[in-house]
Amino acid sequence: MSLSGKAAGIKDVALAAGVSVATVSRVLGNGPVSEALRKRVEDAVRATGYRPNLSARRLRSQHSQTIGLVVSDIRNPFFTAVSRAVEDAAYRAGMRVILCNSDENPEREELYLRLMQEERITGLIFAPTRATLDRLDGLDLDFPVVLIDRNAPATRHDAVVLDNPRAAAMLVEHLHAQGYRRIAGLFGNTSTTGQERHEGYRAAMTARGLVPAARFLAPHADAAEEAVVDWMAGSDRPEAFIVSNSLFLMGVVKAARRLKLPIPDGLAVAGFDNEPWTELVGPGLTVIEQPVQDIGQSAMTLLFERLEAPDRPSRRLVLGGTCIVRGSTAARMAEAG
Amino acid sequence: MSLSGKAAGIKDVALAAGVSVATVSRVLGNGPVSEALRKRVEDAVRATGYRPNLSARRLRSQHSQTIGLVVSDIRNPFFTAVSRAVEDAAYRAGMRVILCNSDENPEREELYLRLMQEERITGLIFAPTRATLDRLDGLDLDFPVVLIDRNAPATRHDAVVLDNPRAAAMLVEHLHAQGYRRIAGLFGNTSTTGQERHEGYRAAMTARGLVPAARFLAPHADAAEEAVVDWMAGSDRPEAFIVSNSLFLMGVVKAARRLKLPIPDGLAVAGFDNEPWTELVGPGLTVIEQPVQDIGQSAMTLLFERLEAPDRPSRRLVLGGTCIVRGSTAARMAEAG
DNA sequence: GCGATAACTGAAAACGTTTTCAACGACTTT
DNA sequence: AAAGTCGTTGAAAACGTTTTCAGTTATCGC
Repeated sequence: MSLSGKAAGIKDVALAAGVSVATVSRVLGNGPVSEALRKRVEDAVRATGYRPNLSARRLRSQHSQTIGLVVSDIRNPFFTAVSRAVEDAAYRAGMRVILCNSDENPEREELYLRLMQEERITGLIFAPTRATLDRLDGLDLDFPVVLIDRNAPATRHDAVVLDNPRAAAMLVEHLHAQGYRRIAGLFGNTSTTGQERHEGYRAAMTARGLVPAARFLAPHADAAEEAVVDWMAGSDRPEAFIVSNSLFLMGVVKAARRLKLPIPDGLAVAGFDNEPWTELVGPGLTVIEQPVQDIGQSAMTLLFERLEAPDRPSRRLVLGGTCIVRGSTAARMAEAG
Repeated sequence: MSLSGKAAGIKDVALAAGVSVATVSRVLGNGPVSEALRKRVEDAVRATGYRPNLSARRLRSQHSQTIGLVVSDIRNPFFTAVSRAVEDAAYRAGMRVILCNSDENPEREELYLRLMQEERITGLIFAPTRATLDRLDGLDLDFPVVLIDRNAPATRHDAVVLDNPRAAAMLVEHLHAQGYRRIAGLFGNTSTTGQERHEGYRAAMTARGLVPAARFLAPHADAAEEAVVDWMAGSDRPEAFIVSNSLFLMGVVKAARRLKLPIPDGLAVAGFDNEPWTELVGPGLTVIEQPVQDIGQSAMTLLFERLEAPDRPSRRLVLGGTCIVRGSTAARMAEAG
């Protein structure tokens, strides 16, 4: 197309169309332009192969058209799915996404928050660690924040989260109905999510006259595997485990295999996140399915609404999970003795 | 910190430090500044809570410090892992990443390529569809491109790919050694990856006097499941399947379950991508592990080297895969008859 | 027909930086 | 002591757009 050495700028287009740069800009941003000129300009744009410079546009217009997304690790399938939903919604709205992985590290979160300021992002979607969550209300950021997955009971920011206590309770309920009584729990120790799920678990257990027994672990499959092996070596062997995320789910399955305990007869298990493979391992794993798509989309919606009405009181969107029942929690066999 | 209504600009810092904006800029970009002034400026930066405006910086300096990453779908675990590696390397080098999901759709690829131009990205890491790959050499983009996962035999762009033919051959070899003879193949029909793996499969089969039997499918688990069910209903039932990606792996496992064929005795299977769950389903699935971390990092390295030496001839980095042997390809039992 | 209004257009300012350029003072060299 | 040289500094230009502001022309109401 262009034979000139340098890429065409808006000036070149203006020259080619015989109009002012202002008119070209108006055509591009659909301002008021006569049909005749609009046509001429559009032709000139094609002829020159002009591509607007987004940095310049952003600088002048003071609209970055960019939203930030900070999660702990994109490789966590939950965040993978949410990210995808967020990005789709963003691109659909003509915005770009800057994705950052914090690795559950508050220092990196701080670093990235600073980056977001420098990018002058329009808004942030954020799954913070507990440490940062505590500081968050104090920080004065010049963009709205929507929390996802994790949130504080009272924060000035909008949030969209799963109904974690309810979801954990559903698992307890289900296991109880299936005849399980000694139900142990493994929960993540870095996020509020783990806490909330534990709380739901604890409440549901005691409500049924069962005694809760929980451990809090770093979010790794290995940690869960070791915990289970260790636990099953003791005298208070649980009949079933409720676990807080899919990494722990893997850990439990590995432990069961190592201990040669069949699922569910030797050890029942239920957890969170309906990933495709949970259907395939063993007799299928019972899980709570999170509405990941919905979470991502809703986060964007909340963000846009907040941008339109900055002073409206903060909102908390609590979405329900679905309990997908599979073989890993099949009815408990009568026990001898 | 700042009590003023507006965020501090470089002017405010200059004013607070009693120096010119040029000096502030030099302190930030570590140009030549006396120690005394440098100190004054740094204090002023802290005092004002100054955050540079990256859009302005990019516009003036003509360095976007941004690299583009276009993959088919971030939810494909292979791309998830590669993305993470790319982003880590990028942030380490002080660059940002713009991630786009093409969904194997050439139109979206074109859209995103245009976007990349407008962002004036420094370079692109790209896993294109076959259609776009064909056009790619013709396009004149004003940034270097590093292809990942897929590539054309002869392209002017750098690339880092798995040794796909070899990897597929390894699977054939392994299955053959385990006593399997009727080995069918399922390959993706949208990428060159599928083609290359098929080629390796075909060659390895014929080299052993076996007859290859392959089908090409859209990259969905369902497609694979149907294909297997259909295939096993016919007269030429394979003893084993080699599949081109992890989605197909799921499809095969589901089909086996549906047909009540035990793995591996009723149906052996081996595939690509050593995802955590492949260890857990059935007797464990034999897979080729791709060096995902290495692929992402190498892509960035190739990109940087290209930026330093734009005229060096293009390079193709071919990485080897590792065959992880698991129960899904255990030695074939002697067959009656 | 004539002033008021509306619709369009262009010149120039603005966005917040980096970079160029010239100037300055303090040394060193001759 | 004059002439370079070096390291530091500030004024102003530049980056490529959008936006303001002030026209200009055409249209309308009377």
